[in-house]
Amino acid sequence: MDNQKLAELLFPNITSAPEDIEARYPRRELPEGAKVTRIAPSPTGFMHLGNLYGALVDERLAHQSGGIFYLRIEDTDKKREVEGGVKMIIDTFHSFGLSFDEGAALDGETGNYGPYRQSQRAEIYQTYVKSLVQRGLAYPCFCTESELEAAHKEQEQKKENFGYYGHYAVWRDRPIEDIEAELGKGSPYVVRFRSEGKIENKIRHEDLVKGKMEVTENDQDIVLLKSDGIPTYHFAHVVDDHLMGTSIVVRGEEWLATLPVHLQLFRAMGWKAPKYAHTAQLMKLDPETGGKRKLSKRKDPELALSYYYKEGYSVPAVMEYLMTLLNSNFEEWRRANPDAPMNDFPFSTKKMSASGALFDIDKLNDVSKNVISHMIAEAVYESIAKWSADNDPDFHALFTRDPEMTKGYLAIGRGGKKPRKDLALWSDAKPYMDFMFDELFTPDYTMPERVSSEDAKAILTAFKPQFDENDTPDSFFEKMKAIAEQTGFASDTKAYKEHPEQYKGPVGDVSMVIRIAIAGRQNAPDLQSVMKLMGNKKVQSRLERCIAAL
RNA sequence: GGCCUGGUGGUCAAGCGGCUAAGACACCGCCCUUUCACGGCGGUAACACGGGUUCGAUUCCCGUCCAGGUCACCA
Repeated sequence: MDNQKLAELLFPNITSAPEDIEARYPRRELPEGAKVTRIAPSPTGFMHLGNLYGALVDERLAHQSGGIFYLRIEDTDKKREVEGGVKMIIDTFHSFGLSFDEGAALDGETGNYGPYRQSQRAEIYQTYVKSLVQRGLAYPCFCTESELEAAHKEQEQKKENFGYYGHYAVWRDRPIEDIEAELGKGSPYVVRFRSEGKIENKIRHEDLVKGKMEVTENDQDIVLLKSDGIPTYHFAHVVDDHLMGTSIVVRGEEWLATLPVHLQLFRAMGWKAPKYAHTAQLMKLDPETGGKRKLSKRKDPELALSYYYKEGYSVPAVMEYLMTLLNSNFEEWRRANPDAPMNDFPFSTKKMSASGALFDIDKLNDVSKNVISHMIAEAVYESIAKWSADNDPDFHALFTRDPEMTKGYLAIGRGGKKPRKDLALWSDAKPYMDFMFDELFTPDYTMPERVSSEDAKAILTAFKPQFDENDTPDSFFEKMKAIAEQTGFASDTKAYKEHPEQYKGPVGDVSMVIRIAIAGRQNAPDLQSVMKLMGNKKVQSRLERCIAAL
């Protein structure tokens, strides 16, 4: 009928045709099997764990196959956009070690499939919508918010499905005169898709994560173009991922419900739909109810990516943890390949859970301890220095005052087959080594039960002149045994266990007294190593201080 | 309410017609050990429920229940 006329009426300024646009987006020349993936966040100023979770899937899929991983900005909702949002997105992914091959960048963008900001693609979307109008597959709708609300209420009352369909689609078949009249008045309008779908029909779909499934056809005349001429997510997704050659769309399972709309749109446009991987929602255990629930922005600080840096989690720890959530066989692989880079792991969507992923901070901490235990002291030093500079300036000053000493301390028990695992967070460094700094040294001179003050004093006084920076842990312990003999303790722990009544205690009590004097507490890494780092002068003064306090 | 997805120990999870139903975290115990950390050994603990199909169901089908998602001019 007058589709042609209607199209001109709605889009007088659009002179390009779909073919012109297609010509600007040639097919990608990529090796066989290479995947093209993308992340498409909105610049709302809030980056959450789910963003990173999905991005890791995208990145692995692309780079593991020699494909392309790009960044597109979904800035179609001006109300939610914040200033600096794009920079924040780019900075955040960069800080987690994820790099884009093309897409939006700090200054403009890179790649031949742009623009990569949806707000700059209005003409493209409108060209396609215009052609849809010409084909009778789209039409303007002048319904006001309150009219739509009224329809919703009516549907609620009659227990009908919600939405714009059937006789509720009041502008679907209006005569062109009505449309011209509204246009003449300057009434705002949206452009809707004319759906031919029926809810009785099912569509088969094979999802990369969920596997085979059946969904119901969409019968809603969904909005293609909002009244400001900017497309909705649904339409932008279809147009962009077609033009930009995305081969796999990774997104949260909350999108599953609108999948029929997307499939329908791809078909109407005559395009091949990409493959989809709908990832399970990130959940957590609610400490109040004990049940599972979605991570919430308001209640759960750990949802925000900024949380991890502030708390002192290392980047590789967070990434490794996400990978353990993502692929059930990752942990097994990691145990077999403790030192291999994470990216050597053969990631597969087949191993992704369809049932959900529960965020477990204990598990994260465990992964983190393992990751840090495999790092060399130098790297740990650098990381803590950087973190503390931003988050704990006072500690940073002490930590970096004598780098050799600090690194020496971090090196204790590091590097062997059974490395110490004391640190899960960079912020653990302070309680782990605070006693090394006089400024933070707040000793608790409570002695073990078996050791009296007199004994403690005798042990310390005996040890004081014998201390030698150059002792080894073994030769130091020989001295402990000798002192044990002198003071009535057993130099041999087995002997003590056999005849506890003959001794005041085992040799361990003797070295514990020294440890308490030096570290001001009952646990610390290897004592002789610690004392060697402190140096004779400091050791002597600590011994004196403790003797005086007893 | 409609539509969709999921339901294996406290948690993450292998297994997908026949097994004493892996493994990891957490927890408990023991061992190692001059403390701690590490490491070693062991332990508690699970197939949501009810019907089918089958010689046999955790695995397949149906129903129930439970959980989550979604039904915007937000993504």
